[in-house]
Amino acid sequence: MRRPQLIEIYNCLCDETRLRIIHLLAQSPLCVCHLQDILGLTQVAASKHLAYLRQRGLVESRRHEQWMIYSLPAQRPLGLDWQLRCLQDCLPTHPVFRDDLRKLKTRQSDCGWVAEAIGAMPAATRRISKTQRTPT
Amino acid sequence: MRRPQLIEIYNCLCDETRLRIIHLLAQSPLCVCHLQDILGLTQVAASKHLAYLRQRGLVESRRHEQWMIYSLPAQRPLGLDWQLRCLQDCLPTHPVFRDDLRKLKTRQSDCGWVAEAIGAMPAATRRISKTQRTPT
DNA sequence: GACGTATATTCCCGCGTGGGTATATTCGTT
DNA sequence: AACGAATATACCCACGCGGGAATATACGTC
Repeated sequence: MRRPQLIEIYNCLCDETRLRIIHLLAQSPLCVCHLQDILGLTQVAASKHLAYLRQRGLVESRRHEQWMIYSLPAQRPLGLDWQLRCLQDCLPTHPVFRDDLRKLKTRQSDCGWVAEAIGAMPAATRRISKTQRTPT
Repeated sequence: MRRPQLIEIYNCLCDETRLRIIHLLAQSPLCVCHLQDILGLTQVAASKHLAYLRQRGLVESRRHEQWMIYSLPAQRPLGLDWQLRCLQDCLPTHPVFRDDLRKLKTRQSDCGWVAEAIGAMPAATRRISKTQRTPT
């Protein structure tokens, strides 16, 4: 995983959609379709922004069956760490970001297996309903 | 002075030249020609970037005789404050920014009157050599 | 192997932006 | 008033980027 320069971090965060993505991933790893859903993005938009962030080392991706799970890197560059603290301090007052977190909560029940998939949870009951797994 | 949104702050800092300007102004108020000199900018480039920062509330300007003195706003928005702390932590290792500070030191003797002009120094000996005031 | 779902990539378009040249403006000196 | 220095603005150009439509790829189910 490459180490982004501070300028690159700023370039990643200076777009609202990407800032919302980072803000969400700071809470929990998510698959693309959950991000699409929460942020109201088209598939292309979500994929492109995630590619942009991935190329610059701000997020990592891991495939789990059909899904790509995106998360913040375990080893966070210094600059990113500062930004995460800043976001925690500055964003709670913004309606957009507050609503994103609310939506995330309502989806998080569906996302247990996501956390598990990347090793954030003990691999316990790995039950995947074969039909209708897409979050809507 | 308008309060910049966090996104705007990121947009200001995601350009290297502007980041260097903010980094320098965090040390001391400066006139345009000093910034030009230290950063090796054309007059237009310096003026444009400063206008960009001014319109978004990240810097303030004040005229002192023929010079425009730029400085960080006295009342710093929360997001900017976080960034200044981040810069202090992240930038010292970068040669470009370290050299900027070095150059700033060599010019700071010329800049006493600048600080004074904006009230940062006691208005003591206000001596301006009538000839050759331009920093080269 | 056919099909559906999830995701990535390619191509096209419109816009904002950084850089440069030229010009305008403001202030101080004479 | 004339001039120079310091700064800002207008105009033009090239480029990166965000958005959309279409297509490609990978995985799972049957």
